[in-house]
Amino acid sequence: MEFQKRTITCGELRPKDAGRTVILNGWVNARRDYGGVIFIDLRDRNGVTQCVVDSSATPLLAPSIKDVRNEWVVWVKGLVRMRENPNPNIPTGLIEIIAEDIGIINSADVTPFEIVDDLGTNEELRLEYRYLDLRRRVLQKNFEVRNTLYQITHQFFAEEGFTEVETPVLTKSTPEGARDYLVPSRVNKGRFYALPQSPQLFKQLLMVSGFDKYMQIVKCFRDEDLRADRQPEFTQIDVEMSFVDQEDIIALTERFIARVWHEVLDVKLTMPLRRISYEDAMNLYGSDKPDLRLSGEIVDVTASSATSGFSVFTNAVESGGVVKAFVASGSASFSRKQIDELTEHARTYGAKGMPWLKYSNGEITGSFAKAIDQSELQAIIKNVGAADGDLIVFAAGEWERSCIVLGALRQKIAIQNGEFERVADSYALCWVTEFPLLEYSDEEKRWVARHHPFTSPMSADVALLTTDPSRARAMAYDLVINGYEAAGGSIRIHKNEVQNEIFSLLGMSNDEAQTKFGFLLKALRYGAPPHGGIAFGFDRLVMVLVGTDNIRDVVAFPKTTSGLSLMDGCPTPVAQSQLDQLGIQVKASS
RNA sequence: GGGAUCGUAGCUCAGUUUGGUUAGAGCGCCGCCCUGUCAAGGCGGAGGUCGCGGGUUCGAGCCCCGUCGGUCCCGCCA
Repeated sequence: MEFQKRTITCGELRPKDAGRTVILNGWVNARRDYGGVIFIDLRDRNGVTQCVVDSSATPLLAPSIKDVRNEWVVWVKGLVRMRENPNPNIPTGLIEIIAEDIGIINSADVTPFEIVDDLGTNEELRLEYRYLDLRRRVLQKNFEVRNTLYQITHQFFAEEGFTEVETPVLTKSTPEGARDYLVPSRVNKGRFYALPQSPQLFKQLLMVSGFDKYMQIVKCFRDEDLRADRQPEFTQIDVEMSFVDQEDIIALTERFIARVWHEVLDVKLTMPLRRISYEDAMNLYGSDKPDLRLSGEIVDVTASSATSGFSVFTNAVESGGVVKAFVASGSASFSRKQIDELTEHARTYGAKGMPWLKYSNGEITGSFAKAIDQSELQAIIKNVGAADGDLIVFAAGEWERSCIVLGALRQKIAIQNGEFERVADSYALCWVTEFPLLEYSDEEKRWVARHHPFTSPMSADVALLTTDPSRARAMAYDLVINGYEAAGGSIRIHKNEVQNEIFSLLGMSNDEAQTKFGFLLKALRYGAPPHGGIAFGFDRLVMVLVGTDNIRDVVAFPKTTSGLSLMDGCPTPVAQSQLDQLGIQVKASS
């Protein structure tokens, strides 16, 4: 029997519709069979409507749907009427459809897991049957938010006078930055395209072209190891403007984010956002993307530790390092086991150990309490600003490493204290600015760009490039939301000479720079305007907006942490003939 | 590249500490009963290469080695 097209969806009917005859199309969400009466809950993405088969009214209908089970696709034609027993839990709960006719559109095998919101099933199975996983309301809601964000983004940037321009997906491989995904060229054997890590150079070239205000919602690809918030392909809102400085980009971003939060969450954010320098962020929170929802700041006790009598501290100070502490307010009640977990956590971040003290009932105990005098312990407690009932954890050694260790501990302590549950529906946004322009790579034995090699140094620090490059700061800024790097950008170098100077600082010869980035250097000689921009991590924005900590909840068809797609099984081997066409020979794996 | 953790019925898990009869439970599934439920209920039933391979042993879900896969993290992610 041909299916009867729906006249309304499964989420719309209300008491005012009583008396109407309607047709619904949808999936069987539940079947409750009482023999004489059968309830079928019919579901589509809009909601669930209860349909009733009453054998006294329609004696032939029940046998015709005898085999119908969950997830079968059916159409139901019938009269809308008020329910005898309303269900206050669903929007359509006051009405039901008394079925006059039902047709089976398609049967369904028993699904490998139930289509319910609070699913306990492991992700392996969910990813294999991703199309079933995506039937679940909790996931569908995420994609509705994602869609809303697409619309707001296009609207906002259009209103601000931006032009969306598409940039190539088959691009030139560049050595700086992340590993590239490569695409072999058939016509030019032995040569490769790279999928873009971002459209960085293209958007700069568009500025040279005079596009002035460019934006694009665009896929980017980075062949690096994955995390809970990282997929090999991800989406950015890519933005670039000419004749602007950092303040213009920050102001634009704040207008955009305020609008998104207002329209998606009905939350009014206070602008302008707090700004924290990279150095302060590291010193206070031990992270360049601090979660400002969490309590507590790191304190520096290097000066007072020099004479503490505790060799771990004094040695650190003598070798030019620092001693830092984090006071976990009210956490003196932590068990030995919890402290061991913290120590283990510190070790994974490169700490050799984790000195700690407890200040409880006027007494000071801890890992090195017996190693030094009581008076010195008292002095330490005073220096870190601890109160009775607090746990104090320490890190001593190289500055950045010590900061990172305590930042990690701050976060771990918050987890152990259940603090994340308390801050679940709140938002803490800030800018992190004044990043170092360069950092020294021990692996490559040279300076590498911390952001990317096209980032302009702060004008005050240009002189440092020749004297002390490590101290030169970049005109770069990251938007941090709840501990996620939600956006990052910079003012770019628009002068050929400066760009050449940076390349040479990065250990690149003139020839090398020409080979790799000659097209950019050439473009900068044809009247490049001052320009800068920002790129938002679209997936991460959606994550924060829907309140998930897993990027796979906001990407329709994600990869696993090893980069596999469990549904279609890619990546897969390819036919020898395909390889032959490309002139590629695959090495036997060792 | 490294660390942690998980893999037992369609699903979620127990059983592994201390190797020993026929590997259990809940949900789901199948059958029957039932006219007001909404995760319906009652009765009955089927369903397992304990991820895979090898080893130790009289005997392995359990011990050992390897391997595959999931998750989280460090490194990495300009």
